[in-house]
Amino acid sequence: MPELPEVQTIVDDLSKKIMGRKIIGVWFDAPKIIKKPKALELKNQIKGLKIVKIKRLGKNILIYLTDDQQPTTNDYLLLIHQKMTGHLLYGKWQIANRKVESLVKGSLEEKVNKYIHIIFYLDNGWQLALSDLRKFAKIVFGPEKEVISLSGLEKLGPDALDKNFTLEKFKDIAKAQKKNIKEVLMDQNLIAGIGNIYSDEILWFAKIHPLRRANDLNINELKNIYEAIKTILKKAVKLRGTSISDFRDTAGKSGFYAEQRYVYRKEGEKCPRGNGIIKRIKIKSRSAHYCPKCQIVRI
DNA sequence: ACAATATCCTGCGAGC
DNA sequence: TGCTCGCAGGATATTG
Repeated sequence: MPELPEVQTIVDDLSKKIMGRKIIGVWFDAPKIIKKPKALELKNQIKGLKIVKIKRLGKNILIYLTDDQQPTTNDYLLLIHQKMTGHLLYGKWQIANRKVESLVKGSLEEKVNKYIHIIFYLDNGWQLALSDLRKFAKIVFGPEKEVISLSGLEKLGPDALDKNFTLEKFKDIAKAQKKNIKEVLMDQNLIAGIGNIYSDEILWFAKIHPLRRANDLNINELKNIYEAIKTILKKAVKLRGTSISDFRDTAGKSGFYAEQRYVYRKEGEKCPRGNGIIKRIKIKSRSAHYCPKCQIVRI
């Protein structure tokens, strides 16, 4: 499940690989992934547009496009959210007997090919593909403002690695929430970019129990969490993300954070600080991992 | 107003 | 061994 570091890895890759390229065609076999407009309309409307900017907002990938022929029109925006199992891949494929076959030997695991559902054909002969086992991924395309309002981007909280997300801002957010800190960290409309993996890692690093109520945390604890957010996320970006589930970069390669992770999916293993045994509990129907010795509940 | 629950989808692990 | 069944999981919609 791609979170901020994984999405950042994709955006960095794409910036190097597809910036300035024109989209010359689209293939798809799972129209439901395209939420707006209809898949066929997107196919017609996006053809000929040039990629001019690529950025990340929370877990969303934003690809800005312009029409060289009509420079007066507003910018277009292609929003991609990978959700659980979405992969954005840069490569070359062909469709044969309704199957997607890779044309670049050894570049990708064969098994990824059968989950490719959308391909954007670029003017340099390469392709940008979206593969998604569970088909939860989301694509929205249109004039920039339309896409922003349609996809609820303006409702997002501050991006976890944005400079505007200050300690003061984090304190304000936490103090206004009576739900537990794990849920607060994962709520995209409060803070954007953190999901299940990194919320566990952050709270372990800050020595805070995931079930602590956000508005019960004292200034010092909030400061520790805030610093853990920045530290952990920056480290994970540097390591190109976590591939413990199935994240891959645009070349199909794994990230390296998983080897250095502290608690996520380590139930029963020894805490890296050497005291407790990592425990797994359910919080809002998803698994939370923590060390009962380092992360004590205090009420 | 807010919180709990259902929804989407498919591979995988548990259980028999 | 081979089959069925139920579950995970991010964000959104729907229900309580």
